[in-house]
Amino acid sequence: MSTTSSLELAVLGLLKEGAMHGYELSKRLRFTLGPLYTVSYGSLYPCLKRLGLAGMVRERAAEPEEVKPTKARLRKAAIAEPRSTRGTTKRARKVYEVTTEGEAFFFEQLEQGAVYDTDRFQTRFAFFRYLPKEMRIRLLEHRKAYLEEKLDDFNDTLRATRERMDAYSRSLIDHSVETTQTDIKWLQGLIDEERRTEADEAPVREKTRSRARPGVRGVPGTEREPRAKRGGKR
Amino acid sequence: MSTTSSLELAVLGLLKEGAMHGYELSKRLRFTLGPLYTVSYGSLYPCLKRLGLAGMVRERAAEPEEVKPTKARLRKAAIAEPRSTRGTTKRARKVYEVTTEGEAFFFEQLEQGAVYDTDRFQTRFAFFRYLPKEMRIRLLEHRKAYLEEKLDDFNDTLRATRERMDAYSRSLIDHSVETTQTDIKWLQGLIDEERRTEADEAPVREKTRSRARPGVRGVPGTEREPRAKRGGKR
DNA sequence: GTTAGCATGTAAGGAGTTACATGATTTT
DNA sequence: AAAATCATGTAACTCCTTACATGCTAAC
Repeated sequence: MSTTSSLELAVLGLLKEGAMHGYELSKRLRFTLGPLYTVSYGSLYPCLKRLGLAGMVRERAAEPEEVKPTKARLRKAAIAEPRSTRGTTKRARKVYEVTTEGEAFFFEQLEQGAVYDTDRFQTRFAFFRYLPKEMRIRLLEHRKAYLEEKLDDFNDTLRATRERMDAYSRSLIDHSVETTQTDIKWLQGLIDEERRTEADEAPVREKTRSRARPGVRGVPGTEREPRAKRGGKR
Repeated sequence: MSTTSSLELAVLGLLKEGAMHGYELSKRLRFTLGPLYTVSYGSLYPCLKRLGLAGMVRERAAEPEEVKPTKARLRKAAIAEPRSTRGTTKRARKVYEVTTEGEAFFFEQLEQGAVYDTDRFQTRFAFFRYLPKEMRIRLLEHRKAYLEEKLDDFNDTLRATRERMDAYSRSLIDHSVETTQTDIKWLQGLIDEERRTEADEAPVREKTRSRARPGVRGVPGTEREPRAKRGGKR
């Protein structure tokens, strides 16, 4: 397993937060990677299978308590009906969890900045909290430089051919240029924010420090920050 | 040949403007469909082959005058060196031109509004001048409605899960929302512009008032479109 | 005389999609 | 009892990519 698709990376990243089954995963994916992203099951299940074969995830039968506690299930539980016929169903729920190898692989892949591909960049970005600040800044700068280069290329051509272009084509390209500029501004804002909080953490004279670092939500113990080489290079 | 990829449509559309060879086509594609879109030759040549087999394009050997007039070629021509050994080269330049069937197919496909897929929509948009105004407006409105729906969906979820979300994930989604809003504004601007020029072109004076036939032509309203692909690279 | 750009292709494969097929559970 | 939603998968296909292979033409 030498390359990772965005989907594989995202699956590993989400599974790291806790075991879950495919259906749940597909819903979570929609809300981690952005509004217009959906995965079909015809894509997700084969992906889980692949990751399983590669030893990145482990699958097991869902324990009763891992079944989503809907209202009706809670009601049943209150009646204390014993779980009896469970386990012999033909098509049992499965939960997937990431293995040690899978986790190592996830970090490894996360660091390989895929800066020339929107999908891959965004997928990595969604898991930025697992990267040290220096790496985050590097990837952001790199992505920004790439977009700026693209923009330049295009403005050159636009200057040369603008007059001869069809109005709709021109509008399309103008809009793309605008979108790219917005992206660049977004990236610059993120870079500034990273540097600003860096300054907070290694203050020269500030008093209000020790702000929570962005995105480092309390994630429980099993997790190590990769290459936690002390963010303050100054 | 029942479906068209964006590439096939774009190739037919460009070839309609005049015969050209593959290499030229690949360059033009970059500047018709937007800054971040490129086609590899491994994609383009098989596409031309497919279109050829389907009778949509015809290929023939390039005439000397269709060879791009570079500076050196012009110099040679000035010296009046006769083209002699031409025509026996192993790998001759080919120029492709669209057939009557290809042109009919192009228009047919252009009208099938692909509103849920950014790629397909933009490709169609680049050739909007070939569609009647009413169709343009309909497609623009349809696309806009789709994006607005997506936006609503997402804002709902955002309200529900915003607090629990990772800061990077949130930033990603906020940015996507912003981008989508920009897209919607762009579309609205285009719609306004279409309507404005409509008023200019068709002042209320009499003429043929028989324009009361809604949806008589092949109405694309019932289209069942495939899932939107993730927008990488373009 | 070699590098850079023009020009045409093929083979293998990646990363998804749609359509289908099945079944369990919950809500109405 | 029916409908909705949860849940898991497979088969066939699409559309594109990378890497390779070839050769011509212009420019330095």
